[in-house]
Amino acid sequence: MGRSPAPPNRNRNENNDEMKKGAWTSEEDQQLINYIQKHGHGSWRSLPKLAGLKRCGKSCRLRWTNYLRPDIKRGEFSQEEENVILHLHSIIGNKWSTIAARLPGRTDNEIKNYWNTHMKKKLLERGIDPMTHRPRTDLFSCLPQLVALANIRELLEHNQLAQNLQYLNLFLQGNTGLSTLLNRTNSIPQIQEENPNLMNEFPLEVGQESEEISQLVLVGNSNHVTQPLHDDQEVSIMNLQTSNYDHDIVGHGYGQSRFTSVNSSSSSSSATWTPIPPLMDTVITNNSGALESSTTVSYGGNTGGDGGGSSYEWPEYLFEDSFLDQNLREMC
DNA sequence: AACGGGACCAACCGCTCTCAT
DNA sequence: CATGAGAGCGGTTGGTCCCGT
Repeated sequence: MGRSPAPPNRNRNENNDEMKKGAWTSEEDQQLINYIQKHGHGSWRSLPKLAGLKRCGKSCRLRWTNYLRPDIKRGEFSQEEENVILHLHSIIGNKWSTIAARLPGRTDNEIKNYWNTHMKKKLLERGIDPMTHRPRTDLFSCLPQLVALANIRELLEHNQLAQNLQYLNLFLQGNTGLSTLLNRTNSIPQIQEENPNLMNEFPLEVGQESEEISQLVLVGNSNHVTQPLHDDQEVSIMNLQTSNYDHDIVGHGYGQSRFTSVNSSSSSSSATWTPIPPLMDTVITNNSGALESSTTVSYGGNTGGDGGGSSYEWPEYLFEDSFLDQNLREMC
């Protein structure tokens, strides 16, 4: 028993000049299929010679396992398969073969390709880091929000408008997106009437230094606040893409969090932020009823629209308070 | 119709792992 | 235990197709 003697150089194929590369022809495929059906693949190294193929054993193995195997499943990935990939990837990362083992008929190569070309892109569009499965925290992804905050702060410094400060609080509290802020036209008294606890939760007083704006510490997300801004109130936003998104957040995990403000004489700006919103329209809703254990994120355009949108189910933990809280703290 | 750029995916490359000697 | 062959894995490449201009 034991292995056969090694070839002269394992890293160099002795028949390199005759070895064929590139796409497989249907004749080669048939040759490989016929041989394996008759004899099994046995030693991949010796298979090409025995099968009369001018390919290396490795190439034959890949061709068989990724394409010719009879149990290969072809076609679009189902929603369920996507969920499995997403879930497993969030746990084990780029272990494609392990993920493939949980998806009968799918190969590691196919899953890897699907991840890199479809799912990775979807996650990035959702503002989620595909490697960590957490909201992106890199500077680039935060840039629109940072610019917006800087502009708002500058406005407040120039005008010293207490109202604007309150609106900023509302905006941050609501995590509803800049476009919502821009569209508000109601008055502060009305906002206070509809949100009686607001002033208790936001101890900022009229006339306080704008520095405190940068000292806001986010504890979590909050209720969706939809009070519009006065028509004559204008906030400079500098062509932000963020004006395209509005979060409509419904359901568990949201609605109980709040902001607190921290009084500090520190000169360093430490404004913190909500989970980074996606760079395109996003609607987050719960699937009521049948899918209580999962949360669906619909994306890609208007709901009920042109079919360009699709639905996506995300790991439940992405929407749990503990998860959100942890990520928010990491952003601080 | 021609062209360019992006998306997709099969295949390759190089490294690591497993296991027999 | 050390060595090395064979197999497996994950990252990358390159060819093809599609779509917009």
